[in-house]
Amino acid sequence: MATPARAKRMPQEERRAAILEAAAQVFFEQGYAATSIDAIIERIGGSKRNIYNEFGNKEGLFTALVTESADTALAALSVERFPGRTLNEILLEFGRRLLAIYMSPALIGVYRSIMTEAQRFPELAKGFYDKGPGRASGRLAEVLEEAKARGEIRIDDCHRAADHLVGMLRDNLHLQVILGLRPPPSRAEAEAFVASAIGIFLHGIYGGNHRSAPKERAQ
Amino acid sequence: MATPARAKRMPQEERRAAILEAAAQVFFEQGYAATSIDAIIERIGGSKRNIYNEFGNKEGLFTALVTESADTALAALSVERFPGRTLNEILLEFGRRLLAIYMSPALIGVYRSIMTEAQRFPELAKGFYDKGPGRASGRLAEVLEEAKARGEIRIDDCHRAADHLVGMLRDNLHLQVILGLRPPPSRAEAEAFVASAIGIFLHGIYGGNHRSAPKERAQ
DNA sequence: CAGGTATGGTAATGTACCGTACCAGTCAAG
DNA sequence: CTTGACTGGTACGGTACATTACCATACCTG
Repeated sequence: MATPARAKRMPQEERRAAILEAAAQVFFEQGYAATSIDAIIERIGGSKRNIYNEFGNKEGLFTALVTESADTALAALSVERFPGRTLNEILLEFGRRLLAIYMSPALIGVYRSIMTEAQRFPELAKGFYDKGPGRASGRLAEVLEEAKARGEIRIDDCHRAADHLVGMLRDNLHLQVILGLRPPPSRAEAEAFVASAIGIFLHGIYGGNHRSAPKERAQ
Repeated sequence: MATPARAKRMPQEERRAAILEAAAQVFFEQGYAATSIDAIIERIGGSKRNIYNEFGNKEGLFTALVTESADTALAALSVERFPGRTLNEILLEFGRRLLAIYMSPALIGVYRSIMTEAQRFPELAKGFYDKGPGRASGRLAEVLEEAKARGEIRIDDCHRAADHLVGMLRDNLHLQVILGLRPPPSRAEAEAFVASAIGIFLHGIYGGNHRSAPKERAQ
């Protein structure tokens, strides 16, 4: 609660969460350099000492915000298995989850800021990539390897194919949302989008009717 | 005075270019807010008056930099036709060009900064999208429409399919380069990457062997 | 060569902000 | 009630920066 009037004392954990929430709004909206500690404090009241006691300095607050936002949003990716009998169903479920994660406000915000700040916080960028797009691609590659072992699909490099699918799911749609050119897709839009991407990934635009030398050749 | 050689007077056009080049290095490396006019001037000598006379203020310099960088890098997309007899060849050529553009230092820099600054410069973000990914997708959609009219491919929504392909070509590779986690791909790597993406886009990972309800359905 | 204009170098002005210090009020324990 | 740790509010030191002002000098025009 952002009571401008004499904000009550808050327990440690609650205040930390409030700081992070306010920091997310400002950092992810304005960017790291353009964000002032005062602007964050204005949103929750209290003293700057709270921030400096809890996070040390501005960098500490930012890194904590990015890592925790990313960890929270991406937690769903790392743990669960993907149910579904056919590869088509598995990929559809995977796509739905990945798209939902990518379009979540938290991760959109992380994307917005990590791009510019990757130079200033290289380890943060690496951590984000490994836990996010990297892990997604890795998990997907495992699924594809299994299908390949079953002789279900024919691709040379499963990891590269996984990257391709992750890229398809990120797409111009994701870019438009990040740039603020359109709102995140509705559930129906997301479903149609995922179905379309998975359809092409599985069957190609030839739809299995045509044949012509694929020209695939790993470097 | 041991100045950098009392920077000689430069012609209007040359100095403007020098300012933009130096601005690109600093803005695209540090981001808009973290960049100081002094840091730009240090790289080329001269007086800050040059910048303020030519671009008005910091915002003017930044918008000029982004629009001109984007226009230059993206010019190749809008003019030329794509030679090639088969759809496969056309898409391969398209993919090579698009990847080369996306990986060019100028556009990598634009990506890095536009993400964070889209909130501050909405019209800049819109212009960038329309002239870049939007136009690429639009051009590609035309190609697909033609192929569809010839009965060569079977897809419902060519524009969405075009977005998917553009997304595949952007991919985790592009993200890694933006985040500074790896250098841009070599020519051979790029060629293999494009061939792989186009192969999947055309034939899918089933390779034309399997059939199962595509489930494609425009929203 | 004279006069004007634009430029290089630097200083000045006003503002914003990080990080810290201080003080008065608040909570919790004894 | 008293004590002490913590916190809200605010002010401060030091710095950096955007933008403007100033002056001496280089170039250009006549």
